Amino acid sequence: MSDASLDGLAQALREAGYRLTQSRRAVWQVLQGHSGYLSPNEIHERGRALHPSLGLVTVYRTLEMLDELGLVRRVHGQGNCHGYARANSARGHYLVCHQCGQVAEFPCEGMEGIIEAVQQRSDFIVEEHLLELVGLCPTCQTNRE
Amino acid sequence: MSDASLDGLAQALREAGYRLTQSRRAVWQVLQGHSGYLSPNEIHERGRALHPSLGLVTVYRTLEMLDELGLVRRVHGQGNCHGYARANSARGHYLVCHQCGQVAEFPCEGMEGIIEAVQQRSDFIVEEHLLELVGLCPTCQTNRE
DNA sequence: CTGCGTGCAAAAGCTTTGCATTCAT
DNA sequence: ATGAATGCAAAGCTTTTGCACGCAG
Repeated sequence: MSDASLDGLAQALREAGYRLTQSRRAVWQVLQGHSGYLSPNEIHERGRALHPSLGLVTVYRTLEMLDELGLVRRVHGQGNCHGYARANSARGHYLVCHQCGQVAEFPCEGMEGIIEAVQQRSDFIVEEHLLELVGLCPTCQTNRE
Repeated sequence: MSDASLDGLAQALREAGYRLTQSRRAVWQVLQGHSGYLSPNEIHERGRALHPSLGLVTVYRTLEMLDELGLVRRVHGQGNCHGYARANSARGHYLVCHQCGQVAEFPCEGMEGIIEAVQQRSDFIVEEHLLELVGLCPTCQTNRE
């Protein structure tokens, strides 16, 4: 099922001159198989199911590398920082459910206009942006009492 | 100079049932006198200039409290998380200079439309949003070679 | 006076570093 | 075969907790 995405990982690593190891494969698969963001610790725990000797240190190093390559994205929850989620097509735009932690990315439309306007007024040069919408996902809307 | 803002602090604390202490005053003034975001550690160091016996623990506790009251805002830098900046009129909209760390808030316009559209398509209920534009402030544009 | 708020010390987490060994190429 | 990558142990930070004392109201 995730064979296609694994191929993608393999290729991206090769192009960047990195090796495809069991550890990196495990970290990758954990994030592929989860639609929310996970802390390094959670990734470690889940990764051990796939590759029992996986060390937490390697998780940190792998996440840093995958982030550099843009294959994974750092997400800032309101309480606990430092979560990671897989990166999709959209960049820097997340919907975060504050109940279950699920993260969805969505394509940005209309951001260009806002950024343009802000640049005009502030004289800042804007290079990147992060838009995080926090709320309740459909499932959690149903399951709450 | 910052007497007006100090009055504001005093009033906000009183209304919430908190006491106005030397420590809280110091943390507050540090953030008032700085247009960027500072880590708890930096706030501690600067605060000691105003109130030498200020402890780091108290800085943490005070920041948490001020954040609850909405008098201060948590900002997520790309590298180091957990910076704090004073809160202005705008909420959740920052311009961050990645060179000098300066943070400016700006009023949001056009966000409502984007949020509306995303809610429609995703069935999420959006309760809060965080928009961070990262770039270069006017000063750093000039001073770079 | 009263008890909220403080500072210290220490504990608890989280993240990084050093190094010998393992494994992908 | 060869050196990049790993895992372990330990160091380094950041953040939280417990407690007796001090200060705001």
